[in-house]
Amino acid sequence: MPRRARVTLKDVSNECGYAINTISRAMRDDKKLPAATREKIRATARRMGYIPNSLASTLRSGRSHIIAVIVNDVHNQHFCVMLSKMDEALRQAGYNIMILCMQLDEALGEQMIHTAISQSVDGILYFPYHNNRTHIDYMVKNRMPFVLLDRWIQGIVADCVRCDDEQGGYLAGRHLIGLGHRRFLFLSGVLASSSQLDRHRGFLRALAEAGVSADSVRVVPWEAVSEGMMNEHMGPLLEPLDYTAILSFSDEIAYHALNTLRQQGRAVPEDVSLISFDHIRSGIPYLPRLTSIYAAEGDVAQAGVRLLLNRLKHPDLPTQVEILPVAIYDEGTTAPPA
Amino acid sequence: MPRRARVTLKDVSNECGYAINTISRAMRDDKKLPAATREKIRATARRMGYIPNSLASTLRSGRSHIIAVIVNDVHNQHFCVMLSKMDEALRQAGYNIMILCMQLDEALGEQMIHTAISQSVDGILYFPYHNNRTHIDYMVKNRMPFVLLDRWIQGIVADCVRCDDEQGGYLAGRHLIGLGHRRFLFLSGVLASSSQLDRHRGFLRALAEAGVSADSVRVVPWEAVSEGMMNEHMGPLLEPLDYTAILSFSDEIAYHALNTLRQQGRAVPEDVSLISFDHIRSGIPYLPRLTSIYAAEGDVAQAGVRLLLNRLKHPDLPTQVEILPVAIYDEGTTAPPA
DNA sequence: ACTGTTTATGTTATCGTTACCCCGACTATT
DNA sequence: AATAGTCGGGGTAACGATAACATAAACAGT
Repeated sequence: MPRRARVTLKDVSNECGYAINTISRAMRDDKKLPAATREKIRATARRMGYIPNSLASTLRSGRSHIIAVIVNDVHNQHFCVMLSKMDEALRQAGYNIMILCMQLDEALGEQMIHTAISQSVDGILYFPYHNNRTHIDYMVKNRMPFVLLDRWIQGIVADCVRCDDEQGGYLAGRHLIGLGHRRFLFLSGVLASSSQLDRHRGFLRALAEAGVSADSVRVVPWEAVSEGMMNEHMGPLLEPLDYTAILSFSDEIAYHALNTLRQQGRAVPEDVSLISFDHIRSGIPYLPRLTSIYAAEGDVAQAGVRLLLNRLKHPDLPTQVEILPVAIYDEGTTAPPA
Repeated sequence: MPRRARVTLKDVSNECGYAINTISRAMRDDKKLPAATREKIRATARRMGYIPNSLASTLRSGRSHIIAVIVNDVHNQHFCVMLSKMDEALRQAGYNIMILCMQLDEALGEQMIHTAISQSVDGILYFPYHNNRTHIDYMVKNRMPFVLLDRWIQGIVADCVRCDDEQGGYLAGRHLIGLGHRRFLFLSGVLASSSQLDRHRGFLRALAEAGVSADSVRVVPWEAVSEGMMNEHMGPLLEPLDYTAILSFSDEIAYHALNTLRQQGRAVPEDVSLISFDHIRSGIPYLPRLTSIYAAEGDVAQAGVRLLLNRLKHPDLPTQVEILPVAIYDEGTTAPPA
């Protein structure tokens, strides 16, 4: 058991007689070195248990081959799926992924960007949670390539991949209208986020097309929804019973509502229809599937990686924005009103 | 908008007239510098938007203040809870966390350790998934401090935190025996993992105490369980009906079983009792709670961090092993046999 | 006035790697 | 035979920070 510290290029150099420089090139598989020399050096390095020091490499070359993903909630199925896909896509392109989680705390968001820059990551995949320009400005100021995911930020022109939330809201609206519903309850998501606003707007567009006024939608604000979910106590939110269909911002919210409805003895979809967004598949088959709008997380993740890599290659490209289509998946939680 | 690259100590030095060294010490809040100078320098640095380069710092000082967590499945609720707790505990101690996911792929496991070393992390929190000495040896050979979590590896003497799986199995067994059950079905977890073996052993110990032989337990091997879960097709595994209670290795498996039982028209706990391990709380209230053995993830995570930090401070400490107590939580999925 | 100690800062040498430029020995061309 | 162009590889100086030592000034004590 050797007591020495980590093996370095210098050690390998001493061992096999080539200059450090040459060892380095062999490790990087530089084609200008003859294959025989390369293989000989690599064999020696392997035998000695050499592990390259990424930090030194990054410091010198200016490239870390690491992409940071800044996300606020790893618990969420939606993000887990995306993380997997991103990891896969990035690994294929020769990058490693670094997951930074900001735990719903606004101050920590800037902290995470700070960390990412400090670690010299090559780029950032950013899920904006707060509708906050500061974080974005911080990345711009530090010339850090980044792509916004899932949401856009008002007044910011930046590379962005998201799904067509407005169209999603529209599809949900048209679906319910088509079934004959005329009075709705909308359980809001995070306030002032673009997804929340767009979905709402699209929903109202579908209603307007059918001549149904915006007054027919009772909106439960996010604060109330959030508190209700925390305390498993959504009952009051679902009163009064002046609606026949519920539109929920996300499947997670919808499951809470579903539970409450069950406790109240109201059947879905017989007594009330329920439609939401995400179409998560939890892997737990006990959960009933929900009729909801599918956001194609995998595609969003993949497109995000593609745009970021593209940006890295061509820093002066004009702004890239990609909006992915959505579709409705009917799993039987909606029906014509009683 | 300055076109220049990142601000360095040198830039701050030029700006305010002190030597680079002095700037560095001001940034590290070295008390040997007069408070006035420190504050002046820090103000300038702040104004210039200076962000320290962790890589350079780590390269020179040999300390990264980063702990890697190597885990195989971020989707899993069990790990998500632990990750949160670890992040919190480490952040408090001045460390950052780096999450490395090995995606159930054995080869990638060594790759992840490689990456961690290459990034000069200060230590590793390792969830051994495969019963594989190689990975451990790799860390030892590279003198990387680490703590094993959740499981121990046969023949390895190393710092380790886990819950008392044997006792957990015993509690489950005693509970079912106490209700009057005598014939059991055991849905296995990953084969040859210490948790699987210990739980099984503990269960059999409870049976033996009551004079019930090991033959009364029909064991469904992990391969079959896993395949059944993939295809949502566990029906055949639960036949023939020669048992009155099911012991499941994890809640996740238990939910799959629960779903299958529901489809088969068998009621829990009236027709069959169900008990498992983990006691996950998914945050989705629609899911029924399961009677299961609680592993106190938060405590395991916290103890893991504590042991690792301790090891970093005292490299020559004897091996530390911590086994946390378990308890049974009755949520009503067990009852006396019909 | 001399020495010793403290205070406040500057100098130098790395950490491990890669970028850039260089050189000697061949081979190929004029 | 002289010139130019490969091939195979070496030498040196960074990247941005910190450790370890050095120094200049100020002050105290005898």
